[in-house]
Amino acid sequence: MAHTESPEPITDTLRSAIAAALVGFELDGAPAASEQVHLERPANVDHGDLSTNVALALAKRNGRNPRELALELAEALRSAGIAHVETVEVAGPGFVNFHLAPSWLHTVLRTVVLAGGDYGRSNVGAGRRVLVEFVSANPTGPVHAGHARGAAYGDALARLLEFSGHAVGREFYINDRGVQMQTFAASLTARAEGREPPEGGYHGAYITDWAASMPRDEDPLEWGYAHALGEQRRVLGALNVEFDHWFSEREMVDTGAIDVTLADLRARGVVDERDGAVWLRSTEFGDDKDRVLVKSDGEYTYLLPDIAYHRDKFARGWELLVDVWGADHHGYVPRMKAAVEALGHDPGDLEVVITQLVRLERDGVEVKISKRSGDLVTLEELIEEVGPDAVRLTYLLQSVDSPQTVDLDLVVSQSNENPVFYVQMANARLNSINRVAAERGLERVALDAADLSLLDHDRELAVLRSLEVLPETVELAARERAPHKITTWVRELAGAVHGFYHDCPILSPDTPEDLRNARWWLAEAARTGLRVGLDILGVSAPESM
RNA sequence: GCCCCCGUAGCUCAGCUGGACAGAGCGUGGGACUUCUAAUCCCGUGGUCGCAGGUUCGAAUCCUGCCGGGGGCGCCA
Repeated sequence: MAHTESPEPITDTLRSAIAAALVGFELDGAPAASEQVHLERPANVDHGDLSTNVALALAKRNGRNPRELALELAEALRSAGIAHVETVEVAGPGFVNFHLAPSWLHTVLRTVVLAGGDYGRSNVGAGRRVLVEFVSANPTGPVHAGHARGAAYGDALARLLEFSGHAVGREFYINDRGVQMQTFAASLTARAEGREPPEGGYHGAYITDWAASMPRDEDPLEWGYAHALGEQRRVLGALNVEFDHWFSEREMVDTGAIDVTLADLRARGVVDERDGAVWLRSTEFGDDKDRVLVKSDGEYTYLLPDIAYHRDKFARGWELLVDVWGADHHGYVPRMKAAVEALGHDPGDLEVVITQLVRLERDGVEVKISKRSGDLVTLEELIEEVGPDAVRLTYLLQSVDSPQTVDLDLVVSQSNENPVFYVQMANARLNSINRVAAERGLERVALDAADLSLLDHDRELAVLRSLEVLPETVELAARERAPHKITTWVRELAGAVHGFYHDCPILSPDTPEDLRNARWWLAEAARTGLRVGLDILGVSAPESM
């Protein structure tokens, strides 16, 4: 059994076999390609390892009894003699269930080990150039616990898309123009002079701290800007988030990009002048009202530079723009999409992911995140207390569609309520096997020399089942822009690993050598799976804890 | 008033293009370490999937309407 090429996934084999079998039935609406055959993994083990509902789906429109059709299909599949398939049964209203021999999972093990860190990598993105813009916090203060959700999400999404064959860029848009900069500077100045910040200014304690370290001869706006930006870059870096490009709004003024954009819109005939202002007729592109681009006092609104920025992104060759915005900006989506379309692009080439708000609690009491009031939980504080891995994983536990409640006491407590330790522990245990083996002078035989057929323990198979599902999980997570699905998968794999570790000793003298080798390779495959999953999330896993 | 997100176990949340008795962690009750890390594992506890209709052979999942929570609807950013 010395073959080093990766075998075809069983799901592909089965889909092809089903599609082929269906050809003989001459059914209306039958899947034209094997990819269209619906396969699922029954929750109930009695229903087999894989199952298809094609008989149910096709019965009605063909005037057939679903169970009969299923029975005939099952018979055809039985006589086809598919590798690893032990039994083909019909159950319920017309499901065709496949019970597979453990050998199918042994091929999974081989596939994982051979692929290593590339297990689950795909080219579904076909090299599409995708620019992910995220965080983009104003340069008027530190990155706080609310921004961190977008930071963890955006970076994980970028990694996920890269792993799925996209050419990805990460960008941070700096709103370094506008009234908030003036307000920020005025607040710094006030604190530096021992006064209260002005009405509507920034009252956070950090303003006082920053003002204290601001040299007298510095321009507060420029110094504050540089300081805020430096802090943001530093803290995001500590979270393992690095941007390819920090894009300055100011630079667009300097380069004339904003005026060029306005001229472009004018040339496209989508701009009006009314009441002394310049308007984008965004209602023609699905917005619910037209939007002002240049105010009657001659100043740009925030919208125009944003449009210029998106125009620039496309001009730089990005094919798909993914913007990650907080829920408080969701009302802005239609006008941005309208603007993109007004510029002659497909509005579908701008995707805006809205991350719902993070609610922070301490002792069950909400902690407000407000830069202006000053009750601020900074990202830096969180990282200092638990480290970047726990912070990232915490934010990546759930869908960004859901409002998230983060209990700071739990995150900070390093208790086993924090899943990061559960996952890292699984990794540490696997690594300890290698470490202890090395101490004892034990060596593992080559993969092709290992008898993987010895792996038939439920715990062993559970690990392999989990690994088997990674490639499709990655594909789904990428398609849905949902990195939290990787988190869920990693937690499941870690659970399987702990069970395996507990019940299937590898280095014990009671474990026969053949079994030891097979399990050892299983541990290796599991280690690989954890590494791949955690890499996508940007979470590291120490070899020991 | 209009728009977006959410409403699943005591708590925090998963649940793929609708599938076969609804899952995890925490909490709670009880067990398991002379053996590769017990930050682990096992057993038990716990749910009218907000409510009401509809589509379907089949709905937590899709559609409609309510109810509840959050966030938006500026010549602010």
